[in-house]
Amino acid sequence: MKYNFNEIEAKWQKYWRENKTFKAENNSDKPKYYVLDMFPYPSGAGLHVGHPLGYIASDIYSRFKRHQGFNVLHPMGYDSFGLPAEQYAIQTGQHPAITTEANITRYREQLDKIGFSFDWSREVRTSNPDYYKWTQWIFIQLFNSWYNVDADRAEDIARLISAFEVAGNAQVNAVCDDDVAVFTAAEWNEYTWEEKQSILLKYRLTYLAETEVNWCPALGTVLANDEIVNGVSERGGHPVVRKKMMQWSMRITAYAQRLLDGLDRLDWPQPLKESQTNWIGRSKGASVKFKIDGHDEFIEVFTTRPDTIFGVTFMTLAPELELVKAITTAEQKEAVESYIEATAKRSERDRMADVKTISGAFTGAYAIHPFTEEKIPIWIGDYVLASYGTGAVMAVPCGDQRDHDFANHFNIPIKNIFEGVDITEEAFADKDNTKIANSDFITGLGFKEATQLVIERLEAMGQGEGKINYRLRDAVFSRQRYWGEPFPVYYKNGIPQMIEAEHLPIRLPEVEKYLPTETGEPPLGNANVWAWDTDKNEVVSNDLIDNETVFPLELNTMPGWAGSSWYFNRYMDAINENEFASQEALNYWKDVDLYIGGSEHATGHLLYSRFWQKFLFDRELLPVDEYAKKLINQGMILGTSAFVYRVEGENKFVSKGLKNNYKVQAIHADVSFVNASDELDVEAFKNWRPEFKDAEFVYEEDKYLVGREVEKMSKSKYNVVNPDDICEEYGADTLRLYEMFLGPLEQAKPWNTAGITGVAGFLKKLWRLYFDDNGLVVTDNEPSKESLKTLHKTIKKATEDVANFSFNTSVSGFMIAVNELTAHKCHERAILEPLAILISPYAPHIAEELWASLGHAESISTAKWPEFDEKHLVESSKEYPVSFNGKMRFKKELPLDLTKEEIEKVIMADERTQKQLNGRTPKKVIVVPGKIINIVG
RNA sequence: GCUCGAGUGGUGGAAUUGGUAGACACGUUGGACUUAAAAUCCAAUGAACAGUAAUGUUCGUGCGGGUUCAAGUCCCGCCUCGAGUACCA
Repeated sequence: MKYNFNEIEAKWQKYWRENKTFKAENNSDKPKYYVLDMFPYPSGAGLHVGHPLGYIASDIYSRFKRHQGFNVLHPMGYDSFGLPAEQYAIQTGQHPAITTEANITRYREQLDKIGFSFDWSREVRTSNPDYYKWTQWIFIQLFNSWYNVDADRAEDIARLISAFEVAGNAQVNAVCDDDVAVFTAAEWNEYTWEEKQSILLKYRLTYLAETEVNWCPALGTVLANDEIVNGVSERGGHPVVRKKMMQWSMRITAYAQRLLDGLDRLDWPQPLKESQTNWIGRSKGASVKFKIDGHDEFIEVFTTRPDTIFGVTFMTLAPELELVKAITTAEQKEAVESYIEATAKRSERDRMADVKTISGAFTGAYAIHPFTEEKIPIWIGDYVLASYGTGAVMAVPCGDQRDHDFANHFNIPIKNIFEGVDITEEAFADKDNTKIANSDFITGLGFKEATQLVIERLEAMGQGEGKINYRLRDAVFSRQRYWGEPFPVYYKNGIPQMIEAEHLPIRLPEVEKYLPTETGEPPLGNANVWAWDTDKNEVVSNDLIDNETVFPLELNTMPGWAGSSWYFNRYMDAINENEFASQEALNYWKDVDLYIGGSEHATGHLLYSRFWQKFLFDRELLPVDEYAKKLINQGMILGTSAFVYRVEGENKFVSKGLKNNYKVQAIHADVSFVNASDELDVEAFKNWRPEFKDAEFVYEEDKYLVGREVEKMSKSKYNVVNPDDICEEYGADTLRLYEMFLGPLEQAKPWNTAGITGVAGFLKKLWRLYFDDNGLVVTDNEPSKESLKTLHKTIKKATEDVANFSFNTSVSGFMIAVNELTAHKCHERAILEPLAILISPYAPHIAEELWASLGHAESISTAKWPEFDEKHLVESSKEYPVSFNGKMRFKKELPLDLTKEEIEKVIMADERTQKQLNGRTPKKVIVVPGKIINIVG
């Protein structure tokens, strides 16, 4: 019987579907295990061989855990809101929902062909109203919460309101906007409803605020940083300006410290944890208030070096700061204004790219040094960022290189406050070797003591305090797009109001155009039926807006990360209509045991989702505050592009080896035209495009050879390899094994089908242990000692390798096992039955077929994992490598029960030893029993 | 610039606590089967030198040092590539 993979794979995929083999139960006596993949965005291009790499690894792990007796949750779904579908809608008018549906269907077909053990009954799609209903619901929970710093957790906003009613806000320790005024209980109770609402908005965990965005007037839309190239829009090349817009933000900064602390408890890759740590960017220092000469305002700065306060010779403010206009003197007005204007025109990219140019302007105003009371000039400069800290720095040119450069450029004095350090050429920033000089009460002290003392004095004066600052900023949550979750928000006198949870979901309205409106409003501004009727509790026509009972709805939609920030919890109870997930399900599954995905999500999805998890935990909606115990990053699979060489100005192509004789252009050829030896199928290439039809080809040794280069796998580079084609030609089991065999899971690696025949051959060889041309050849005979040894060696290796996620080495292990068993002519059931189980997580279709052929009626998927027995591996002798001065010269088989002395005696007596020594007497003989013998001398 | 990761045959890669470098696979070469090809099977295959050969010697894990009986593995100093990040006060 031949191994017919197409037939076998179709058969078992059908079986699994019909028998719901991989459906996970929410009640089970078995221990739970939750294996999660980062869900994909269903793009129009379909899957290529790079996508399934992580899915194959997680599938192997899931299947392994099932063999070990776990109740495994292994779900899949789609992050189905997103820009490409919207872009396509703008171009074609096709509703994004239709495009998305078609893409999902294609993804599903492709995924099914690879034989994944997903529980599809739990599929989620972020663009499905049954799902985004709960995304909207979580948004409402965030709106109705504030962060109590004393309790270090989020609490119901109602508690904050009662606190205000009783004692005002002076005693409240909350994370909130900076500009909250102090009020008493009496004042609070006197405020109008609107006043109360606008104060509460400064405390809510999601809030409206003016945020700077990249606005492109010509496109009428906001652009992401990577949609801007050289200060103009990538599409169309229109100018982009920075503009303030009222947008929803998430108060993620309230969780900065907990997000940082939580990392210690997570088994995540170190580089990923580090990038989150850097992103959060905690720094310890002090905030210092400087009085401004002749003004009532203060300049508040954050500094990590309070010990250098006597080295301050100027202040620098970010040009965007409101304060700048207020303090600028008449003489400096013109210079300052033109500088501010120039800065506004420069995009953040420009400012970033151009670090060398030093620019700034003097405001004419002076700050007063808190200790010396000296007058310090106040400058503005675009090296100070409005969005970090307070947007102001106390400039210490002797201790900070940027301040040093700025001072030199504008001839501002530099004061040296370090003992024994020359600062004429560059600043001295070494905290550890600092000894402060010329600094009044801290002269002679080191960094630590001086810092401590300065903070104490500032606190006593009411002009500063110790402070911890974070780089992390609150996350903007509004998008001026169509294809995203609508906010459950309407506006009453400009005050945002949440729609009651029972009326969710608020469905995306139909629009005629997916572009922004002519007045520059987001696409939802095109909807005619987009108003909220507070009597009927439904979405009604805009004509009915009276601002009495019918109000306009929010026009922005939520960003891509909204739906992906909690989907892993939804999988636990995916079709619950009454809750985002039941407490029973949440308490049973609790968290993800293994999460596999790309490292590109390190500071986006993986940070936001931890934030939401902690928030929902605080509000007692979830049992744990970190959702993924272990995370693994899979490496990218790269494409191997193929190039042909066209002689410039001619329709003539020369083979790779001849290209240096001509002036040629390299042109991408589709990799499907090229075989494993880099030979081009010239006919196929000619038929590819009309302009190649009559091309001339110059061969070397009767062949046309292409050049190869490793690049990112992409449609535009014609190096995409489709998994369907591989499944068709070699089978899904071969694809799965080969993707694992390519190398370590975490490493990036080029895709090259050259080696796939080796894996395909392995499966054929495996099959032949069970079948010959006439049928099953498995016997119930006693297996040989050698075969038992092979089996148990393989059990050990397979079990260890899966535990270490070293799937490439386990595949080699299987190859070795099959090679050995073939050599032993092994056909015994006692060997072949456990072998099928070992291989089943990797090549599940063939394993099911072999299992069924051995007479089992049940699927192999829950068969018990074979147990390793040491006794089959016990050896009585060892072939010792014998080294001379560390170089292995020969081997000698010796019994393992010999003592060191006995081994030495036998080895010294060996004639090969004497030959090596050539008459010399060894200085030393090292014997490590069971390992090695080394003779020195 | 900073942070992290990685450099091993023609190729993908393996190597436990420092203990036989190159497992496994591809490719290549030779052979068997075949009218032929494909498929399959068998053998050889890090490099250099010597030898008809068995075999032997030397070199060899990015580079230069060091520790050790023994280093791909540990330590010090570099180089190259990749990823992330960026005027963070």
